[in-house]
Amino acid sequence: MCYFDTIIPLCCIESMLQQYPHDNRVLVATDCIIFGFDGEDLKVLLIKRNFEPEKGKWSLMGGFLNENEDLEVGAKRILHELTGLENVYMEQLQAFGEVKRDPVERTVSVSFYALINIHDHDTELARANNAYWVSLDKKPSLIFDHDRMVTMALQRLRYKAALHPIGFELLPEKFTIPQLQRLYEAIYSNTFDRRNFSRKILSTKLLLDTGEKNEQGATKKAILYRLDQERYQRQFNAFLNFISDF
Amino acid sequence: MCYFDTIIPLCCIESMLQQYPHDNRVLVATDCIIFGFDGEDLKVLLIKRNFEPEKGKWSLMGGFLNENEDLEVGAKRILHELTGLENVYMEQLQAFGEVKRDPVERTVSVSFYALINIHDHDTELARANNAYWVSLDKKPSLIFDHDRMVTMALQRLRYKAALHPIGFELLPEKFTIPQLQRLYEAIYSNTFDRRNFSRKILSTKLLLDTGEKNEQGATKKAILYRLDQERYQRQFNAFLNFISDF
DNA sequence: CTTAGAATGTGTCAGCTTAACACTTTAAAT
DNA sequence: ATTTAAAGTGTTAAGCTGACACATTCTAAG
Repeated sequence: MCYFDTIIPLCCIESMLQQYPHDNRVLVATDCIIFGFDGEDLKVLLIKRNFEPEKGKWSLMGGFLNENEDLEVGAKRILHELTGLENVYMEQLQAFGEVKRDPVERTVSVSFYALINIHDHDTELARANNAYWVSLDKKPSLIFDHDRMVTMALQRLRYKAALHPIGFELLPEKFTIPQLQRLYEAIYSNTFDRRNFSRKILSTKLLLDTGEKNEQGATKKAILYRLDQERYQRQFNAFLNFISDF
Repeated sequence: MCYFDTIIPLCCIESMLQQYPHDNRVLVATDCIIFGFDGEDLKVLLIKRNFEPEKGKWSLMGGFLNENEDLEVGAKRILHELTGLENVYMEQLQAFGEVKRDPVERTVSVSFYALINIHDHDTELARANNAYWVSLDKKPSLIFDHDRMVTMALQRLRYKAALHPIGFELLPEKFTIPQLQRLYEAIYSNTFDRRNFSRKILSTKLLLDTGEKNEQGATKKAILYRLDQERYQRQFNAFLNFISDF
């Protein structure tokens, strides 16, 4: 049977052509809000742009989505290009699609935030991309709607970290409770009572005493803990609530 | 000065042409997860498709994004087309962008969930679009990744409603505490103690006694309350925590 | 070598919130 | 009038939170 002998409804032709009749196709990009913690401040990895558009200004790390590339895959590719890291905690924030958000051409950006151990990333790659760790409270203003992305990512991180134990993603494998507290204080821009914090954390049974002690510091050495991975998986959906003081 | 007298760098030409050199442009669509509450169950508004692709199957209401249309605007347009409603509580869920999620052509869908008063919507429009309210626990399977969208929207609603007073968006202007409780029980697929629930809700001071009583029911009439709009705005970020029993 | 200072680990307790449960009130149906 | 079912209000023990005290460990200064 020959197709050309019969009348073919329009929709079938479309289907054969693998195309919808709608013609408003736009670029899709990914921007990554990469969080790190240096023991003092919560930081984001920002790019001092040495390329157009908006050369010379600060922005998030981003890039266009390739053909045959899932959103998550694209975001992880871009994260890998900048940090050399894989298997990182990453979650979609949301899509940003204002018509005029990118002055060059309409681009819908799907933003992801990532939590990494700041000491694990490839400093060569960062240097090559002109990337710098910047404390959230000293953050310069960024191009396009990237400021809003960072603000919303922090808000999302606050929600998430209040209910799920994702803070650990920002720490080295072995860490002390005071370190963990400084992290939470950085995330929530708040201070917590040292004793209550310790009690709350230990009550989750998520920490295992490694038997070792922190070597840094000129005072009493703190106990180094590590995550109980099994419990971590099991209890992921039942953690604490740090929003209370908030 | 004439532009054609000078050598123009490529990037400037691109800028003048308002185009990036990247060429992977894709369709962007919006799908809406529309929640409603009929006093018994939490429901979603679903389309029995009488059009291609996947004609005859169930799906969410969706549509392509137009030129010069913001994501939110597109989503509200689509919601309006189906329900006739404006000024509805709506929030972006996230973007869904798997390469093969739409078999016809690659399409990135940005999903939004909306909370509406089920009795406010235009039933003519719904009928015209072949739309039906379906209880979440009797939901048929949907096309593409729409099942996952509904699942994630419910999850997001649970998070949000635990911390913010958005449940009221699903109720009529005047409502009783038992109605509100049935709503929360539907959202969390859980039961709560009547007396504790009442106390908890009233302690927020978010409800105002209208002086009226519910006319339905063959037993004691419940007090009709309405939202204290001013307090609602003010306290939006400090509500309750219903996750505890969860 | 001793001691001051600073950070860590552990303990206490009052006040509040939560969870579980009992009783009273209201209105329709018999 | 009585029954029945749902709504409103009250009580109490247990647990958690927030505020605070004390003891321990380490370095560095005297």
